[in-house]
Amino acid sequence: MRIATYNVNGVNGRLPVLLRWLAESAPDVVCLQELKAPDEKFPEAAIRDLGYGAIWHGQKSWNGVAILARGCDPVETRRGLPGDPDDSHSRYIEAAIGGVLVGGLYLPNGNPRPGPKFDYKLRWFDRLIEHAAILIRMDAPVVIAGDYNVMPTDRDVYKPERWLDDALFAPEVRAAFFRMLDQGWTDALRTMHPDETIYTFWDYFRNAYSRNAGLRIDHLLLNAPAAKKLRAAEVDAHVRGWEKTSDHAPVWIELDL
DNA sequence: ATGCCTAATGCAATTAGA
Repeated sequence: MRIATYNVNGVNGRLPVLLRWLAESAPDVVCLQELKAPDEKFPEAAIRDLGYGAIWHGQKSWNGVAILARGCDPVETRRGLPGDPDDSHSRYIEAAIGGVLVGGLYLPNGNPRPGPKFDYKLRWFDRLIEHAAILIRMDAPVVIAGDYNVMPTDRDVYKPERWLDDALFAPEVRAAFFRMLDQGWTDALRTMHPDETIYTFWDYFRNAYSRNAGLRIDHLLLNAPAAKKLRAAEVDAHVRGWEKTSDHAPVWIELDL
């Protein structure tokens, strides 16, 4: 089973790119982030025409997450993280697909730091870790995939010294990521490529993609039953070179189930 | 230190992204 995560940066503005990538790579499961569209504007028909069932949690203008499954409908198990009934952002959705539990997330950016947005990011991360503590114990394979908006180590940033005060690289945020890993999660991409410079995002500014001035912020975290079945983890970086593309590239893993 | 670029909203210029 191939499971991908892709921050599309606008699911309607990006529809031709998304459909092209789906047709080309035919992943079994896809977590999408930054739909930037309300529920009623999710392009369900176009996605279904390619053979994908879908669930989504949209929001006007910002955020929004979805899970696609090739040849079946994801069985939704949760939308939104527990722990804050007043949280109005659409940033988490979860479903069971073919015996695997898949969580799709869009963690808050958190800039500027310090400030209320940064505080929200830390609170959201705490709620994720609380929920992940339950998921890590499941006997079934679990994958929590998405845009975590954190570069875990220096190796994941083209120029670490420029990012030290940024909300994506702040010590508190990196610490939260490692607190989550310490529950027993496996960072799939880094595990399969321990020494490589490997990025999932390149800024639209300053020809970042052609200079390979990138960040690794999109992650797939696996519980032990999933990690045991991990066979591959890659970035479809060429998609970042397409016309009218997202600033993120799709990232995927192969599980031998 | 800021803008660079891009999307959404809504029709100009602002907000947000990372």
